[in-house]
Amino acid sequence: MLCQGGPFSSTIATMRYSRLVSKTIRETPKSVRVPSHALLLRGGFIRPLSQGLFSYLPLGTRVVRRLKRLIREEMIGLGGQEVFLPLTNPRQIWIDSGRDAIYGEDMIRFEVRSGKKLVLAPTHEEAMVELVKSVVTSYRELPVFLFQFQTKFRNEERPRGGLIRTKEFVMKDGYSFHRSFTELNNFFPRVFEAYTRIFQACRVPAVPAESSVGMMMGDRSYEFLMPTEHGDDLVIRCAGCGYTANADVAVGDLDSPEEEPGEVGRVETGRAHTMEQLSGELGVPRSRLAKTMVYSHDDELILAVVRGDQEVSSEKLRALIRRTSLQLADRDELQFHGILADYVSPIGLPVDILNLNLSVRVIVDVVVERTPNLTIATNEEGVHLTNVNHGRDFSGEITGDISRVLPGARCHHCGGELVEERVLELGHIFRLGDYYSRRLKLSFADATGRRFHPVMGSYGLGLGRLMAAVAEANHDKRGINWPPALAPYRYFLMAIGRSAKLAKIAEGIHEELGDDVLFDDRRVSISAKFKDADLIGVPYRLILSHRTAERGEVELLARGMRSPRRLPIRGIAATLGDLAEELDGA
RNA sequence: CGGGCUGUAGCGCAGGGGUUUAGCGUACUUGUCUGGGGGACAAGGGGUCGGCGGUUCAAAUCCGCCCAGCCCGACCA
Repeated sequence: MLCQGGPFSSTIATMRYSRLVSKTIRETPKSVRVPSHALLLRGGFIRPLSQGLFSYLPLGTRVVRRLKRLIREEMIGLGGQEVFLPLTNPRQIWIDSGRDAIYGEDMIRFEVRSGKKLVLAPTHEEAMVELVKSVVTSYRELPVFLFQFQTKFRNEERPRGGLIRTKEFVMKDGYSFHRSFTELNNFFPRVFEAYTRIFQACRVPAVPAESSVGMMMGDRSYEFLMPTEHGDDLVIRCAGCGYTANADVAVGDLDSPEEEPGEVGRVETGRAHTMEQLSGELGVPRSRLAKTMVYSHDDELILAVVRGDQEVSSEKLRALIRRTSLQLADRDELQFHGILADYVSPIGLPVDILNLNLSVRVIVDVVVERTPNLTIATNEEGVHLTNVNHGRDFSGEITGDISRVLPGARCHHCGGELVEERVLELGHIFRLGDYYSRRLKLSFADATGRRFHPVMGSYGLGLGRLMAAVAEANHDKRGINWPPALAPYRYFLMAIGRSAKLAKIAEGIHEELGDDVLFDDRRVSISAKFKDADLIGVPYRLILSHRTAERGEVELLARGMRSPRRLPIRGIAATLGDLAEELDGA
């Protein structure tokens, strides 16, 4: 017992505002730009500790708890079992999976006293495989689906927007292990549906999109995205058929002119350094120019040729040539290899680079292949060639779709117009295949005695960011309008006036409703209570006044609703329980 | 990592060409009155003026360095 009779003595889970560790803020700090950030801060849900690091106050913690409950139910519905893995991982498993080399500075590496090398895990595929290795011993135990709520640390270059991008965040991450691709493919859509239900319950308009797998490996992934100008991802969408894909991997169609190939010519191109300058100088549209971007990967140089009005998608290029990471070469690197950055081209490559212990690969975009009579550089300063045609004048080792879809392209599926849209990534689900189980040596003997590596899926969902998205999608000028499933408290109870009689009635209601109610017992004006109730975003307000109390009634007012509803004080908990469905359905 | 902007009370801001006690609104404390949308009056408390160093008899103010926060950008040859 902490103390007797003091503020800590209550044994019932109730909360009076005067005891709540929280503070609403009337003015938005000027450094705050994003609405969800402003509202969560002003409502007393979070406080910054440092750049990209936030503490959750009691109200914020309660919202997170509800989010977890909602997500947990869905995961259990999928047959998931909750586990809890360490935040830190031995670096060795990351080296074994090959991702230590791929993850850059986003992953914090450090040593503990014994000299052992650890990392702060930015995600948990490796550790999860290790766990499964140690407990699952037979293929007959598969499939297995494990999930956890665990902190991730990613040393983000630039945290921003409050909870939208933080260095440290809690994620629900799930991992499934299957006997076959077929089994994974049967499971995958069920996760997809569970995610859809979660976002619906959160009243967040999330749209699924095809995405790039990035550093996660695997062959296919889907993101769940919420359109918002405060997001930091881009998708390409088709208004016609609804096609949606991350801009890194989106596909689209582009017109190319029909022309007979002309005779190759040579033009002086002075000081033009960019496609735009070149286009201006020559009076040729950018779509009739070609440019070459140089990527490096170990001891390979990759020359990616796209049309002058296009940009290389390093994601598409990476996938096409099956490399795990790909870096655009910087100018120093080009200089080192004797390449003129502004005039790099698959044509006229310097002989000495071809002789080096370096493999030089030329990858050509399909649009370049189709576009006749292009103007292209030739590794010679100030000179370009005209009427260059792929196949006749140069060719690549591989031809494929390696350019980004830019606004103006047409939908590959319906011919509609493709547009760019800014979005916030809320969840990401991956079909991983056997990359991790193979690398980390997780295998079982199947029914025929043959060893196989389980096929994996992984499923992420960021809680803080989801909370921000809910606030972003459900607010007005007054504050957040929490969906009842997530609200920190379901009822906000207040009495008008200070009479002892009303106070006593309020206490009674307070105890009867228990943990569902936040009782505003402060001696502040009624209007201040209204404002705070709005800002915090409690869905339902219970108002006691002399007028109604005399008749044994209390007013119920849903957030944003004009006229109150009168309910008998006697048996209020039961009455509200009966009304729940009707109220929440609105 | 590069560029820009900003640091004065919890928050929002003023002062800033060098001068004695650094101010306003709000928030906070106490009291009285009030009470259906941040109420009124009165009395209070709270500051190493981001940090360090320099110039000076004297620095929030001038100079230098550093730090922090926010915003933008990060290579398309």
